[in-house]
Amino acid sequence: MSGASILNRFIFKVPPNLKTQTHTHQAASKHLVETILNHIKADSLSKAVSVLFNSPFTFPFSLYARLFKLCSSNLALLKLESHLFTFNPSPPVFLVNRAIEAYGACGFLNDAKKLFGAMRQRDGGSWNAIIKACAQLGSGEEALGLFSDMRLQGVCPNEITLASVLGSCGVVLDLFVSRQVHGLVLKYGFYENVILRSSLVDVYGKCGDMDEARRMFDEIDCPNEVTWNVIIRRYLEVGDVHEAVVMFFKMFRVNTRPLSYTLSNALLACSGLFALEEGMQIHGLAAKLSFDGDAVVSSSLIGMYAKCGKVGNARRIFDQISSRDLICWTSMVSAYAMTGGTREARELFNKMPERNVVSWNAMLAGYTRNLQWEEALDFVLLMCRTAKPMDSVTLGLVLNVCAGLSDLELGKQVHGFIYRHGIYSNIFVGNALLDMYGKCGNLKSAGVWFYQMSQSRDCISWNALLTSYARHQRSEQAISTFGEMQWQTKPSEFTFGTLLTVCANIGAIDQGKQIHGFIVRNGYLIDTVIRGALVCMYSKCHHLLYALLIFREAASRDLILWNSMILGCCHNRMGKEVLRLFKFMEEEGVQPDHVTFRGVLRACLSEGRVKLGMQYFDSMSDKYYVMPQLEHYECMIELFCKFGCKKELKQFIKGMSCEPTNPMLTKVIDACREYGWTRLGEWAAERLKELNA
DNA sequence: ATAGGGTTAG
Repeated sequence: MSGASILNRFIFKVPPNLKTQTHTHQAASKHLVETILNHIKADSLSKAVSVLFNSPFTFPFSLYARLFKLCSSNLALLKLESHLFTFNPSPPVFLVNRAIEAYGACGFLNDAKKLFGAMRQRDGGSWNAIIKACAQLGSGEEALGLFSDMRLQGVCPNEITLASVLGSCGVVLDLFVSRQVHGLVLKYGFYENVILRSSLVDVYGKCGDMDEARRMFDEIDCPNEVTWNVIIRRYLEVGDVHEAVVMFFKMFRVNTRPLSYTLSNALLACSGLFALEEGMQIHGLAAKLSFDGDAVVSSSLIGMYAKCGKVGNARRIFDQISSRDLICWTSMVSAYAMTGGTREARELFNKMPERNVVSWNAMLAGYTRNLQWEEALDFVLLMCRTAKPMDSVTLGLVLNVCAGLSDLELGKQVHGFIYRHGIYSNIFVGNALLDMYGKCGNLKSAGVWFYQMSQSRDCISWNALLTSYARHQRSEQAISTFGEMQWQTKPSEFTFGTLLTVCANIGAIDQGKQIHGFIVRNGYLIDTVIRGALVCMYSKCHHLLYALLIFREAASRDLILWNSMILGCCHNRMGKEVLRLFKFMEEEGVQPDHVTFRGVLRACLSEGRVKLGMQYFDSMSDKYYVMPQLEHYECMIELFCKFGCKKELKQFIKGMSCEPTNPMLTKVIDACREYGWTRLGEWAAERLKELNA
C-alpha cells in the first residue's frame, strides 16, 4: 500500500476554486458536518469518513484534524487524506502533521515518511510527528537519525520532541545515547517536566541500569501514577521482583491511585515470588479501589492464583469479569493447563469465542508441561491441519514434544522448517532444538548445533548440553563442559544438580568437592535439589559422614532428600542407619514412596532381617498405598533365598500379583540347588521353561 | 495541534 496515498492525491482532478462555492454548498456543508459528527458519536468512523469523502467540497480544518486523530483504518485514512488534498492543495502545516500522526498510529510508517518528505514547509510539530512515528513503530535508529537531521537544520527541539527521542532510546537500548539526550533535557531546561523525568527512569531501566533509573526516580518530587508504573515495571523486568513489590506498597503509602497495569505488574511480581499472601493483599486492594471485574487486573489475578496453585480462586475471578476479552480467556485456559487440569483447559479452550497464537500455545504448553505427549502431538497436528498461525513459541513447544516422544525424525523435520523460515536465531527455539537432540540421544547433532549457536548461547544452552552428556554417560565431557561454560555464562542451581549427579555416578570425589566449594564460595543458595545431589555424591563416594552432615543441616527435608540419604546409607551397607532413618522419616510425617522402600528392603537384606522385611513389604500396600514394583519383589526373593527361608519363599513367589521374571526364577533355582529344595526347584525350572518357550 | 507507562503463552 506504500505510495497509495501519494498517488491518490494526484489522481484527483484540479480542485474547484473555493471562491466559486455557492451558498447552497455552505448550507449543505453545515448539514453534512452534523451528520459526520453524529457518526463520530456513534463510533462509526468509516461512515463519517464516507460521508466526507463523497462530498464535493471542503470542510473546516478542525473537522479533518479531529478525524485524523480518530482514524484507525487504512481505508478511512486514505479517503480522508485524499479529500483534504483534493480541495486544499496546500493545507496548513498542522493538518499535515495530524495526517502524519494518523499514519503513524495506524502503523503505516512508509506513508507517514512520504507525507513528511513531500512537505514544502515544516514546523517543529512535523518533526515531532515523524520522530514519534518512527520511535513507536520500532525504527529507533531512524528516529534518532531524524532527530539529528532536525537539529542540523536548526529546528529547536521542545519537550515533546525529547519525549519521543527518549522513546527511541528505549528502542535502541543505547546507554551512551540515552545519557546524551539526558544532557539535552538539562541543557534546554526541561528538567522539571514529570513526563520527561519519567521517560528518563524508563530509558535507564530499559537499558538495564536500575541504579541510575532509581536515582532519577528518587529525584522526582511528585512522581505520578505513570512514574510509579514505570519503576515497578522495570524492576520486574530486570528480575528484581522483590523491589517491584516493595515499590508497589510504597506507592500506596504516598496515596497514589494505581493504574490497572500497575496492579498487574505487582501481581506479576507476586507470581514470580509465589507470594500468595501479598497477591491476595493486592487482590483486596484492587477490590477496594473498585477494580473488580476489570479485564486487565483480572487476567493478572488469574495468573497469580494459578501460579500459586489456587485454580479455584482463579476461576472465581474469571466468572466475575464484566466483559471477557481474549486475554482473560487465554489466562484462564493457561491457569488450568499449568496446574495439571488439561481436560478443563481444553473444554474452556473449545468454548473460546476467538483464539490467537498465544491461546493455542497456552493449551499446547499445558500438554507438554504435564508430559501428555500424545495429546500434544494430536494438538500440533490439529494446528497444522487447520493452518493455524505458529510462532517461535509454538516451534519451541513442538520441539519439546519431539524430545518427549524421542522422535528424532519429527525433530529433524522441525529443524528443517526452522531453518527454512530463518527462526533459528531465537534463543528459545535454539535451546529447544539443542534439548531435542540431546534427549533423542543424537549428541553429535547437539554438539554441532551448540557450536552453531555460539553467538547466542545462554545459561540454559550450556545446561542443556551438559545434561545431554550427563544423561548419556559422557561424564568427563559433562565436567569439562562446566569448565568451558564459565567463560561465557554464570552457572545456575540446575547446573550443580546435574554435575553433582555426574560426580556421584563415576565416584569423582575430587571434582565433587570442588563443585561443592564453588557453590559455597559463590554464595549460591543450597536448595533441596542441590542438597540431595550433595548427599548423593558424598555417599556414593563413600564419604558418608559428609553426607550425613549436609543432610542434618537442612532446614526442611522433603521426600527426595530423605531418599537420597537412605539410598546413600544403603550404598555404604549401613543397613541399621537406613532403618533408623526410616523411623525418623515416619516421625516427621513424610510419606515414603517406592524409592524409599527400595532402600528399606535392601537394608533388611544386608542386615538379615527377614521378618522385618516381610512386615515392611506388606506395609507398602496396606499402610502407605505404595504399589510394589519388580525391584521390590526381586529384593524380597533375594532376601528369602539368601537366608534359606523356603516356606516364606514358596508362599511369596506363588502369591505374587505379577508373573515372576527370568532373573527371579534363575535366582530361585540357584537357591534351591544350594539348599537342596528339589520340589520348589523343579517348579521354578518348569516356569522358566514356560516363560522362555 | 503535538509527549511518557502497560495485561496473556515458553
